[in-house]
Amino acid sequence: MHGHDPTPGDPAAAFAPHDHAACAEEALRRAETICDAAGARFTPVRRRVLEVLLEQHRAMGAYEVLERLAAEGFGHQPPVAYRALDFLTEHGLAHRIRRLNAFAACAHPGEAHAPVFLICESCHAVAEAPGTKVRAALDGAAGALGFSVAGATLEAYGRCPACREERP
Amino acid sequence: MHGHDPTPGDPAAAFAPHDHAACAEEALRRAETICDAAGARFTPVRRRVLEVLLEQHRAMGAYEVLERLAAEGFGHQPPVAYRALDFLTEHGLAHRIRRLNAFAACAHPGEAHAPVFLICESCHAVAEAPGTKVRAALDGAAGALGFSVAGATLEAYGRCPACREERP
DNA sequence: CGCGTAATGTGATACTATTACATTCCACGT
DNA sequence: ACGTGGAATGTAATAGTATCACATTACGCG
Repeated sequence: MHGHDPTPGDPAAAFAPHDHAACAEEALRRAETICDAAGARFTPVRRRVLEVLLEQHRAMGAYEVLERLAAEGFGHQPPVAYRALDFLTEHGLAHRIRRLNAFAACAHPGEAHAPVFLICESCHAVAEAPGTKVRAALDGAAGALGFSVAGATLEAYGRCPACREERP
Repeated sequence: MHGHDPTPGDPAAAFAPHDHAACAEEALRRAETICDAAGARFTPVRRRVLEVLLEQHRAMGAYEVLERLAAEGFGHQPPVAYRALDFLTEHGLAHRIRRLNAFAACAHPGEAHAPVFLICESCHAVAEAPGTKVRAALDGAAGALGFSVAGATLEAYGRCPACREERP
């Protein structure tokens, strides 16, 4: 294994210790509100997928999510997971982490944000950092070439504070 | 098809018309120098893969590259392509574009650079923009959370100048 | 020339994602 | 209440991406 053992909700607690149960509940409540406002249905599969993602501050592969769903009586085929994950992603409730071919619950659903993702190579935690400045710099660099940015993938990999302390 | 037909080396010429043959030759010459300096062997497969990537300013999937290799008498199995692509990537001669699960020749091999990739959704050209400022902003955002950045994936998708002009 | 390591080739397999189509569910108007 | 239409779910099949394990060949070097 890695440096330390991730208890549920741990993986470096996305870099800051916090009441994880509360953090997850809060996210679920917001999800309801957001879907409501968008006239979208927060169905059992969708909710369950978000709950599963919220259990830990790390990214999960679609098939990992699917296993959980299957074990709980939902469908067993990939589209079941992918559809729910797509829904969550489209509504800003989860993010796709391209570097990992995986998905993570959004840490700040509802709040407009241009997140950059910080992926710890050691404990595999994934955190969202405010990316406004990064995005501005990106728009600048692109604009200089006459390129108009519609969206971006901004992901950093490295070591989170907890893992740096452990083996500096 | 798309807005315009990509002639070899075209895809928006990575956003600026230029003598593509010269651009590719230059890159190959630099590759030799770089491998030499690193004590790495620029073998026939590796060279050929780089040549293929250099033909166009866009990203190619590993299997697309593999087809070319196979047709020319190299091996027919995926590792043949992946190994060469990994080699080129490790030596800074090519880049992996995660959003496309594909690879593109490096536009500025040798020059230390923190590239951000600009991916045109319309003509599929891929250009490298100078990412020093983006990277600085990223380091700042990460540092504020105590995260040390080892590397980053910085990719923007949108529309390149040529495609914007065509259908504004 | 012979040794050891790196590079290549091959087959099998794992992992990620999508297409196509059947069925069920639910909001809505009547 | 009832039927209807679109959304959501379920399933099967398949496409696309990537890696592992192992045999063989090529090459630098003593």
